[in-house]
Amino acid sequence: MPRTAQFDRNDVVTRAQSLFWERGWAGTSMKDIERVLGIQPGSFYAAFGSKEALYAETLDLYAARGAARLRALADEFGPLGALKAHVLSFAKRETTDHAKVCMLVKTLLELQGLHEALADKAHELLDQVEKQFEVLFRAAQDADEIAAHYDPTRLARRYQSDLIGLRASLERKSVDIEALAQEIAEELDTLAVNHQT
Amino acid sequence: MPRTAQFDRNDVVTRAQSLFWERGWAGTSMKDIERVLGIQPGSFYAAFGSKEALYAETLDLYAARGAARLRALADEFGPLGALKAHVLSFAKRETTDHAKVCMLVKTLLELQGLHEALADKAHELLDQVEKQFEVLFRAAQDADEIAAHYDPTRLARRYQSDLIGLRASLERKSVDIEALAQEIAEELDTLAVNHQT
DNA sequence: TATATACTTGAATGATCATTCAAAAAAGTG
DNA sequence: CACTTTTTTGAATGATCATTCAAGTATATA
Repeated sequence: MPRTAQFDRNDVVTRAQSLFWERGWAGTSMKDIERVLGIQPGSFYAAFGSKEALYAETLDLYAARGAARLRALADEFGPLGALKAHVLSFAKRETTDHAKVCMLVKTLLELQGLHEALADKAHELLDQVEKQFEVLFRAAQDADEIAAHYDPTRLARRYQSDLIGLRASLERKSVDIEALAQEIAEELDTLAVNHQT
Repeated sequence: MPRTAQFDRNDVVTRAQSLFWERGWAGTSMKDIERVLGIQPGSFYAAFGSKEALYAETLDLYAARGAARLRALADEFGPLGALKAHVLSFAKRETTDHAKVCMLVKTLLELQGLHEALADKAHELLDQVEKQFEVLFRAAQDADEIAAHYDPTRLARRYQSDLIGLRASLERKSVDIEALAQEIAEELDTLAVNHQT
């Protein structure tokens, strides 16, 4: 009986995610959203409820895609190889769609203290990402790729911090991102069982 | 002949800097500024010209204070000691006024693509900071504190990235910042002339 | 083909945004 | 004490903000 929706929700959320990622929460107006998504106010609010609800949905999408990408790398290269490949995947400016500052970090920095609901969501998702890193470090130990005496929790914390620094540096001009990524990736080799300096 | 100004400009800019640092560009309204600085629109625009001009002034103040703090550390601890102390100075949440994400990075992430003038200013100041790091690394080499074969430009770039990651992590709950800072600081020891793993 | 049930349109809403400006107030100088 | 110069006050401005809603439109089923 009903009239069917005119747009593909997945496609719309994906485009919204790019928009929010690039321009931030305050930098993206409802007018921007209407223009880029090709949806008018009434339809938008019927479908998504609010700007906040859409933003939350894009955060989930962002995190899910990141997790999937990392899982794919683990399948292809094994745990340590995936961690290295993941770092290097941010090395090329412009070429990859994800080679920008982490959207979760950007959200945290903008909305902490201003919009607790969205900031808390970013917190949770960042913690989940770190858990995934920790699992990979542990798997790398089980596979004897890195020495057993390291604490996977510490390694994941440091890896996350390094990645945040690297990806924030992507927003800077005048930084040789490839060299920086290479350096961080190589440091993972020093964790190997039989590494010598 | 003239009436004298009612407020101390230095004090006002300092308070504005804290405000912008904490709440960001879009998150700080003129009403916030009027309330916190105790100045009304007419006075404000007579004294500062625009919200943008005040923000630019706070960026300069922020950078100048950061540079001064690092110089003081160098006087006290020498080049390598300063670089280590600088990292560790961010270890304690809340206790130090500067223990937050770098204001220049936060500015860059928020305003890149939205407000090029301010974003470019943040770029420039970040480059200056990195130069200061580079000078310290070079001095550390001259003082035989770190091995001569390292490239100070590379070291400064990596150090800056590490610091950005560390300081962004200060905004996260559930991260042991002291442990992270300790780890990054200790890594500087591995650059020593006679270091062994 | 009629009807029920959604979705879409787009003007209107009231809040808040940064900024302006004319009038009032203050203070150093003659 | 008067005059000149500057600062301060605060209401007004017009733009833009997210959101609402009544009216119109399309479609799947009966």
